[in-house]
Amino acid sequence: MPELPEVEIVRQRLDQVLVGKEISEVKVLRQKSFQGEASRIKGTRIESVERRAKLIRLRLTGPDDLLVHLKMTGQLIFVDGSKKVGGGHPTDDWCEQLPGDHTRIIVKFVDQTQLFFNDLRVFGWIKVADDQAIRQEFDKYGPDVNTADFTPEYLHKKLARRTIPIKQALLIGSIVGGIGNIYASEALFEARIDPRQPANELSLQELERLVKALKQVIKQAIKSGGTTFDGSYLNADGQAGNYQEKLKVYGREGESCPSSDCQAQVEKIKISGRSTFFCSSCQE
DNA sequence: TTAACTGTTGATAC
DNA sequence: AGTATCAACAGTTA
Repeated sequence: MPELPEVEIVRQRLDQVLVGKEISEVKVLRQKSFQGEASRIKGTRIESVERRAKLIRLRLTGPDDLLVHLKMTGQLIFVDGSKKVGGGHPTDDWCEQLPGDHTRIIVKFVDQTQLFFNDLRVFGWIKVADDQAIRQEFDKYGPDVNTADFTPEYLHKKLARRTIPIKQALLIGSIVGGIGNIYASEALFEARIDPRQPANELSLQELERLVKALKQVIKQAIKSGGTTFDGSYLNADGQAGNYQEKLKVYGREGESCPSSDCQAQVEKIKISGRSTFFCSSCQE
């Protein structure tokens, strides 16, 4: 479920702990999860950890870098064996040992620390890629919502010929960078916009509310450590986030609308096959 | 038991 | 160019 906030939190932590480390070995436990030649990055060091949309880039000292997409269930968990074992289950006190059943890749460093890539559903991947390939990958995405480039005017232009529901449009990566199913519903609720409304029919004023809401929701989610359901998202230390407690509508079908003096219930509908939560009384 | 569901995105056909 | 549908995979829930 990692969306921009979750990926950003992982990035920040990895940037703290990985920079300067030299890769000693890349263990590929599941071929499908790794693309390119792992041997080519052996002996290089991590220069920095960056993010674009939901992609994480590990910048390396050699000609190639590592690019990671967590997709639905990917995790990047850093373990320093000399300290406490990471990968704890959010609902349990005991700590799960890594590698686990869903560990697909292990990046080992010369100082004996390790980075585990876990991915239950095997949609995610890590690949070796040079600067040009990564640029190409990045260029497919629209501006991240937490940047200055993401404005009401930009959205207005991009949505001009889109007749699909606004909720669906928010999930298109080439338009909006970093938004997924959870935060799309949350931001539309915050902006008081009906998720079913055709994207090209939103007024500039509505788009202003939407852009503001997206930025705000993402900021708060980062502050709260991201959203964790069923332990599928864990940060780089193997810990769950807290934003699931702050969600206003996502996953809250049948609960009363969180707006003060609204008596309606949160509804759940499908928009292009994806669950969408909203209040039909507040959002129009 | 079976079907439907789940955080993402890319390919394909119209 | 934009839209609808399906697919990748593995697990949980009705």
